Amino acid sequence: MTDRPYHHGDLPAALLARAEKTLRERGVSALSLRELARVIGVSPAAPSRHFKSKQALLDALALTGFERLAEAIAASQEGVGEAFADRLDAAARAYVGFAVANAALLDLMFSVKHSPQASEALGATAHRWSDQLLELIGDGQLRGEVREGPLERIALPVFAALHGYAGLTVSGVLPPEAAEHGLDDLIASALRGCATQ
Amino acid sequence: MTDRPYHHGDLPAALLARAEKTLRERGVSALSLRELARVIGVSPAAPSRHFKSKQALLDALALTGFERLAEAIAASQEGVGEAFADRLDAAARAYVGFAVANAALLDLMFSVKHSPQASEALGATAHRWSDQLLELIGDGQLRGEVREGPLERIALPVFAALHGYAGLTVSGVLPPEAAEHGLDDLIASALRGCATQ
DNA sequence: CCTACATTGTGATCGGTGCATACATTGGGG
DNA sequence: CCCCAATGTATGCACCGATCACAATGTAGG
Repeated sequence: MTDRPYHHGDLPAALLARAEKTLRERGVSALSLRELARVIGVSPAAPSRHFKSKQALLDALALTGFERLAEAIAASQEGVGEAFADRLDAAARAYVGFAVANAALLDLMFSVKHSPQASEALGATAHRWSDQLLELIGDGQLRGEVREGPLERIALPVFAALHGYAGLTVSGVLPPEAAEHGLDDLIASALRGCATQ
Repeated sequence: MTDRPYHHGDLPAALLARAEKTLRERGVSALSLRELARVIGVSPAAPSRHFKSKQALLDALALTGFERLAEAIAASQEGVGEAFADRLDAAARAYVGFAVANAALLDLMFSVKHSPQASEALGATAHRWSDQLLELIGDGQLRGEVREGPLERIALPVFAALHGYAGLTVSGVLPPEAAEHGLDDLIASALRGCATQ
């Protein structure tokens, strides 16, 4: 009937790509393995060969999210000044920008319900990226622009503020007028929060 | 067969109570209208008389969450000193405490997908509570312990940090050792962020 | 009192979903 | 070259949310 070959070629990648698309367009609740299979043109049971469960698919999706986020933050540091304020500013805008552009995905990435093993892989990738922030703080300390103290303890409040702001923006809690100065104020506040003295 | 009366008496309340229980114990994904009806001892279609859709039930649940959160924060201000630092400290711990104790509910409260009309009611209740934070900041300004400026613009970074820390804690991103000083550091950082000059 | 009516709960049904199992096809390594 | 592991198929199960017509109940007006 169909000229489609029996083997798809790269079903896992097709699943992830398609899933990311519908996730972006219609949210996680509208994501269905069956529909995915239908759209790709494969039997309803085929996806289970590559993702043991729907949650496994979501976990994999979250993983790609962390990777892309890490890339976005790394890219934000290209061609920006060495001053801590500039670097933090760039990273913050990269993070919030990613969050706004991938709202549903971000939800998934920081969702509570990951399978234990997936949490492990997620944790590793998440570290690969949070290390960027730690390094940024560390540089700031070396330049004498950031207060002394354990890296993680200085970075946590900064990261929490970023993460919270992203979450608030995405969930539409912030009134539109807040968007104007919101991020500027946040970055300024974070800078004061970890300034030396 | 059953001696249960035809009319339940207060099905909406029973639904909300039961839903909150399973939400807490097994997460939002395990919440099913049919199971709710089954457990309460009512027909599968009965809930639809009171909640037009599952999302409507979730919206109502989120609303009760905002109310309880407002109460928790208000209660935290009882019998605490007048110093801004003390008041903010109490409110912050109340917020994070609520978040940890009601992780899934908090997710729901700040979820993206609320029906437009529900968003309206949610927004109103959310304001009733964010006003508490604004008032707290305002008092701090009057006491000369908080920098000058528009209330909302000063409060936003503080609230973002709180919200982000709560989210990180709940989603298990924070390593256990971070929980020890994490909140203390966060509050201290927020205080520096909005301190006068 | 009693009757019309609105409210609330029932039962059945429909399309959809995730998952498991048994089977078919394929392609690459012994 | 052939066998086997990997991949996709077909089918079935249990469950879900939503909707409909219908039954039971409370209530307000005569």
